Amino acid sequence: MENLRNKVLSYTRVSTENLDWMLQFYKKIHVKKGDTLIKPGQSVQYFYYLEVGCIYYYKMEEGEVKVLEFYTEDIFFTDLLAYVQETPSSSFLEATEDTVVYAIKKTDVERSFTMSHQLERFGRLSMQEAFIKSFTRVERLNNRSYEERYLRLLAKRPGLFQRLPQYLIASYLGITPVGLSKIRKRLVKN
Amino acid sequence: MENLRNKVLSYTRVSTENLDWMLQFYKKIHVKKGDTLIKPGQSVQYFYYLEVGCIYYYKMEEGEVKVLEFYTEDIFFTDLLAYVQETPSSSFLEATEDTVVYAIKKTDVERSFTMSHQLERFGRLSMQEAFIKSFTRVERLNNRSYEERYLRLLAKRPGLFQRLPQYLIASYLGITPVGLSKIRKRLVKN
DNA sequence: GAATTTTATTAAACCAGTTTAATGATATGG
DNA sequence: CCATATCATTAAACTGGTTTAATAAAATTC
Repeated sequence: MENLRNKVLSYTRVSTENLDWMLQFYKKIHVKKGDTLIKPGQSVQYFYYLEVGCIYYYKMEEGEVKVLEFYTEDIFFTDLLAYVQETPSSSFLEATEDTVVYAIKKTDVERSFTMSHQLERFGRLSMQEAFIKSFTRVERLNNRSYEERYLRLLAKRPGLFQRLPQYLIASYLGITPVGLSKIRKRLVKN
Repeated sequence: MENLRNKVLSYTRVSTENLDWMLQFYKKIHVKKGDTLIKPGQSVQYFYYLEVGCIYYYKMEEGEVKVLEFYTEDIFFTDLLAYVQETPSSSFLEATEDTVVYAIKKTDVERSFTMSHQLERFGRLSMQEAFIKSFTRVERLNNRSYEERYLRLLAKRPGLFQRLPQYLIASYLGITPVGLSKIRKRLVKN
């Protein structure tokens, strides 16, 4: 759990006692390639930390996969919308490769936050980080061309292109595989 | 300050004592139509509550206005990216009409959060709300056509169409005024 | 390692937006 | 109330995507 411990401490100072108290609730889970943590209709009871592997967060709409996010090493994630609103999920959280996560029940998260002001602050700051990521993405989606978005992803998360099929990346970028292929062709020509 | 007080309490229980302690820091500001709270290059020291009026959050890029958000009655806002990261703003916060806001310094926000676990929780939950809004927007931007986005905005925030020029709404939707005009024409024909 | 399935590319027709420019309508200020 | 500036619509040419379908390449399975 050392990675998880350090991850929490990267947000704010938390005493060993309080941190250990929260960490005791986490359970290690091995998720095989193709297995899901969440499917549409299920309630989202857990908050996850991804240690190794890759989980993609997607919806099925009119028979098409719509990728919303890829989660990789050293990141907190869940279907945060369904988790906080306590509504049934409308998405999948599925492993694109064999993956190891730590899971904590929402009730135990809330006990931890109530028990410790420091942990509550960690909760605030991790939510703040989630907001910043989402908001910078809104800016890009509204103002950048598909080509710019592709180039940015290539620069910021080059590892994704090694471990994921191109049609999932196309979906994440909001275009078809054909469209992405055309963009790539256009780029090599220049 | 009653509206502001009730807004805070809508997130979580806060004792009168703690809430009053934070509220003392807020200053009322009258922002005239066309005036700005924030311009590019400035640091963002304040967190705002909008009581009446409308503020739009936008960038100038290649001489074009790119609207990111409209803030209206009973909402918390600021240039949250620059505020939390303590980097110079790259955006404007400008009144589209005469507007009344309450402003609190970041240092006073942090004093309040440190002083009271309840206020820290309010901070977490308001950040959570900001995240949810942003994330549902990402979903729409990635998966919905411009026509769908226009219709959704019309349904969810019809008041905006009364108080804002159409070219700002077009910018918010990520299209040109000409494009929006064509969408509207197509819709009335059906 | 051959057969099968999955993934990526290409081509052609198409479509929903853009750009530019002109015109029409609406607000605004002197 | 007129003059001016601002905003919305329309048209025409264009563009960067989509869709469909065929083919090629790569990965998987037996």
